[in-house]
Amino acid sequence: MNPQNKRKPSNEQVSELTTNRLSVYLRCLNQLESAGVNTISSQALAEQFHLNAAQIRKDLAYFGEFGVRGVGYYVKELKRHLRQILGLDRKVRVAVMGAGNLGLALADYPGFRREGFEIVAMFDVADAKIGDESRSGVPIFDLKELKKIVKRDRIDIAVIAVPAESAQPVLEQVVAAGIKAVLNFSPGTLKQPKGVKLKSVDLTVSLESLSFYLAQGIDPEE
Amino acid sequence: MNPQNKRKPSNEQVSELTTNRLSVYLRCLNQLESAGVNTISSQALAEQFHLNAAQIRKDLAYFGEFGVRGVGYYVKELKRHLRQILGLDRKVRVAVMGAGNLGLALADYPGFRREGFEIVAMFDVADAKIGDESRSGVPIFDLKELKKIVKRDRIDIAVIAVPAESAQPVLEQVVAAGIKAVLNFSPGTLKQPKGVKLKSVDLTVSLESLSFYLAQGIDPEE
DNA sequence: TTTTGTGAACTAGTTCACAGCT
DNA sequence: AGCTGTGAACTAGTTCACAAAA
Repeated sequence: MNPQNKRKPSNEQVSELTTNRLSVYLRCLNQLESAGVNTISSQALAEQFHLNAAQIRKDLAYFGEFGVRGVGYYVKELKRHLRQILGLDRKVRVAVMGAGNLGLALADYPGFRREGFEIVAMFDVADAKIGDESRSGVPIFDLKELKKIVKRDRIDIAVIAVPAESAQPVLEQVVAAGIKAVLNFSPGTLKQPKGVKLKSVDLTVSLESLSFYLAQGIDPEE
Repeated sequence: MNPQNKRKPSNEQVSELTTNRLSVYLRCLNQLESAGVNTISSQALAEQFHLNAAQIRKDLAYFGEFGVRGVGYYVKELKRHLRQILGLDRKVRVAVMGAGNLGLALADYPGFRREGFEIVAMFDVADAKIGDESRSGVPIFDLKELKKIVKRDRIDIAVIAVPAESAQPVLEQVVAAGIKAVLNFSPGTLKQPKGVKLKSVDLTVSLESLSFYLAQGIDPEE
């Protein structure tokens, strides 16, 4: 009905599972575009990438009527819509907190740069690291300069890759500096600051979940 | 009723959300133990770590009757049970596929070692890297030796940290080498091999999900 | 009295199945 | 004919609320 300015009904909350899938769809479309495909049905998309057709349609329909009945979706057009929905139609600036092994690896991670993200700064407290830069040239600043650099470089997202015990204070400094979205790699529970989106990737939990599978899966019975 | 040999009813499937939480509970218990706490109620545990008391009880009750009514759970005892359920009562051996920035960072990640995991090998195809080792001393082998080393070192879990385009073939080699649990960091959809537990952490999807929040959250209306 | 373990109620998320558009 | 968009049906996951145990 309302053609494609449907948008999020503003108060209603989109599930994280849905937004994660939008991101997956975008990547699929990138591949299809490279392969020279112009148009794709939810059915074909689902088969090719092991997804569910009804779910694709429902996810997309939530944001507008992007498809054409009898045809499917125009790859380029849908890609444009998804990029806009995901906020990737502008540069998104990212800072990495912690210039340790993991922080440096994340700062140089090629996957981030590809889709419009720009890693503009790293922060650490170790004098030896400050002033230095990552292999790909991301400068390492003193954590004390956080507020200033966040303002200056208009940083949108912070990635936390500091030791567990510093995670909570660093999160608080990041929030105090005005950052509204945080991706945390430190293990352990962080207090969810309000008005801020906090997403955590817990490597230990992931590995232990696999270990559980092995422990349970092996013996048929005993 | 059935005291604590309840175990998983063998056919029934434990949700991944549950196993992830078990891992979180274990970490909480570690902290409590260090703090010298002997006994904890689901209520107190929930409050202290921002969890839900009913959910804690339900998760635990699924594996046995670990609590004592009127008292709560004995920290040491519950910890022991959780470690056993998660298969952490023995050493779990891990290999990292790909000795790039991310692979090296993961191989040296201190969080893995802490809870019984042992990173025993890395694999790569670049001659320059083979024979070398990570900062903390994890040796880098030729990918061709995978099968041999997996057997020799009885490797349980593989972590995939190779470029996106190699992820699928590497996964297949890992599975062919007899590994039954894989943690994948490469972006993109992988074919789920059967009989193998595959868990993916997609850094790009995580960041894009945050970008979505920023894109939607900002303008009150327009 | 305190707190577990658990059915029942509820909430969220997925899939089905089909009306309606092209 | 083909495929979307979507209500309805279903499935999974969470929270409530209370009987039973210590």
